[in-house]
Amino acid sequence: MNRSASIKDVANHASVAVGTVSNVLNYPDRVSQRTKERVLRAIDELGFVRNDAARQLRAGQSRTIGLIVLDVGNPFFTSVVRAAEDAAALQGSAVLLGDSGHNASRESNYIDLFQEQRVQGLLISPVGDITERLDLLRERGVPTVLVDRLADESKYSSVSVDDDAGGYLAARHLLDTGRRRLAFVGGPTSIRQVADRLQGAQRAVKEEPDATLEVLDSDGQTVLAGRSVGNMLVERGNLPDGIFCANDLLALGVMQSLTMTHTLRIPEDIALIGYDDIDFAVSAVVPLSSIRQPTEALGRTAIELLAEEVESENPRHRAVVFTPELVVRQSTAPAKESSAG
Amino acid sequence: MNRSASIKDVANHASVAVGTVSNVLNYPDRVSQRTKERVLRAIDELGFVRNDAARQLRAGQSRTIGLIVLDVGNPFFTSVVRAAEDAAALQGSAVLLGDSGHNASRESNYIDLFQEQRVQGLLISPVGDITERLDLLRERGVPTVLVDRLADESKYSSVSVDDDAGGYLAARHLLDTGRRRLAFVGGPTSIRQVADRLQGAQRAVKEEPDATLEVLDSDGQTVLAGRSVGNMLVERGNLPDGIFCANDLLALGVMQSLTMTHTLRIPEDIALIGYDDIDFAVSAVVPLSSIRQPTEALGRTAIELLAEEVESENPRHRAVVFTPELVVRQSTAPAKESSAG
DNA sequence: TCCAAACTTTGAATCGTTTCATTGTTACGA
DNA sequence: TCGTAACAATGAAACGATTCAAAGTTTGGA
Repeated sequence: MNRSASIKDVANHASVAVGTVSNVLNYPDRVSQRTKERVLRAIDELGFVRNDAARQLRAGQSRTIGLIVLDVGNPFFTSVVRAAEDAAALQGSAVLLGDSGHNASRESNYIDLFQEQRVQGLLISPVGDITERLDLLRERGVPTVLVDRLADESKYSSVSVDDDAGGYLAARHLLDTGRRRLAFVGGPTSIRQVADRLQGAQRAVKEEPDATLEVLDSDGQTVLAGRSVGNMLVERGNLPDGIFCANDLLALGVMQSLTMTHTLRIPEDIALIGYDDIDFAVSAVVPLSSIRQPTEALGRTAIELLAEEVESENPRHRAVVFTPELVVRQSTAPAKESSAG
Repeated sequence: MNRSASIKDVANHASVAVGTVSNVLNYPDRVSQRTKERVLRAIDELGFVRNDAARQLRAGQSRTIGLIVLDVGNPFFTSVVRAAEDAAALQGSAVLLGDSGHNASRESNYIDLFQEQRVQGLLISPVGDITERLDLLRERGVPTVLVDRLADESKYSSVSVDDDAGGYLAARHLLDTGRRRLAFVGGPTSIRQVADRLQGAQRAVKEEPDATLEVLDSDGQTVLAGRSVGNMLVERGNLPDGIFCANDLLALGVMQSLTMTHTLRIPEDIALIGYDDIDFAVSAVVPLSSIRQPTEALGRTAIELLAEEVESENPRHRAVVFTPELVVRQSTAPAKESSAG
């Protein structure tokens, strides 16, 4: 009930030296079969569990990686976290997870905590610009990899997703399925992700001389915001024949307002595509086409890049940019036999 | 770049004894103003950060609490986690989060890890029945509080939500708004939560002599499962006038199939209520009434119960059961003027 | 000026592991 | 039987923070 057994207790109980117990745990080959068995029995009988603090203290480093995300509730990050945990487990490390909730002071607290824990390194999806803080961290021997943010390769490694490419993919798909009067629905373009997706879409539209792209500003990135944009469109008339929304929530909102008219059909009259491929996309009234971000690859690669930084004294930083993937569902099925599938 | 500064380095740099540096950090009142300033300057200049491993080793315990949930992606748990983190922060502890993903071996790995870390205690939403494991843990000085599971109070403390009461609330609300031919849609009743919610609903229905409750089995707890139950109902005819779904996803699926008929109206023809009050409930085509679980209270109370266990040598365990809360939205607005609001 | 009390500072001992130079043991060929 | 190589086991030292008894310093009253 009180103090748990130490390696010394095990050594006494098995009548061997402490070094031997340590060897059984860390280098079983160095120990004779007979001794090993005796020690293992003692471990079992005493319920001995390694004290990680002592181990770390001696080793000077932990087997732990800090990961700070903006919002664990966001499926994007949830998936990244899971992949990172699995990848870390493969190399014998554990992930300490921190949720900053877009809050700079929570973020800072987690950095402090992780630094006290002497994590091997840090993966972070930063709230704002914290390069000075990260520079300091690196000086103190805590390498960092940026997640979901493109970093200056001369200073940091990073993993991110090419939102411009994603926007291009989405718009190109609408064009390929025969749509020409496109609309982009997205929150404030001050958000980089939104701006990049729009830019990619514009690039695609420019490739078709007869295609147009209308930009509709939404008030946020929610279902409700999407619905009000949709309602506005329905009232206004002069509808586009293809709509690309900056995320799936917006798209689901637009879908609600369009289907509520009971006259507009998706995808026959209007095609609709979102972004993120959230769980709900597949189970929408009309299953929603979307752009899927390679979250597993992000998490895995972040861990790998960090491992490179940890291992080499003077690592070359790498900014790995992933290309997202088009997921076609019913909401963008071709409108007419004449166009491509 | 290499080894970070230790308390000894700080002591040398400030020309004081290590004990003094420690006092500056832990008992500032014991140190004279002059010395304190000198030490703090040295700390700053060297970029000293406490080594938590050494601290823990000496203290014999960490300032850390382990929390293992079944699925961090699930909004229910996400919210519990956040509340637990905040409550832990208030008492100066940090939460180590583990996601078992309903997987017993991942769960076991996390327990091992947390035990090596010498966490103060463990909050766990267990995959199966792991009371033997938990008994062992307690023997080794790691108290445990069960989360989202009712525990035998003689053995463990626990925090959970009364699903029977939630089911009662939902059905009672349908009855109060004038519905009499009710249906319950829920996955396999082998799931305790589902069974309890159904039981509560039945209890409410028994209170009204002229009310009936039909039980419709769903194939899982997803939007698609809800949709197929809904479709079945529409084809079959003889519709209920109030439907209670075991969770919001099912309810959204049912809503989809009903609204697709373009003839059935919610709530006029059929009222619909779900369970969990997920983010999507409010932004459904018809905003969905639901039962909200007090997740913040769960997380906070779990931490508090754990603190009790940690502090007292022989604590009295407590099983705290919370009552969920009815959230009324448009999907259950009263059908006729004659009935109550 | 002296003394006692109050306040500061000191530094060795401790926590539980891992490391590694040293010592002890065994096996085997000469 | 002896010498040596290979193999096992030993246990002191180290990691970095905290604790606490002891030593040192200051203060103020007599």
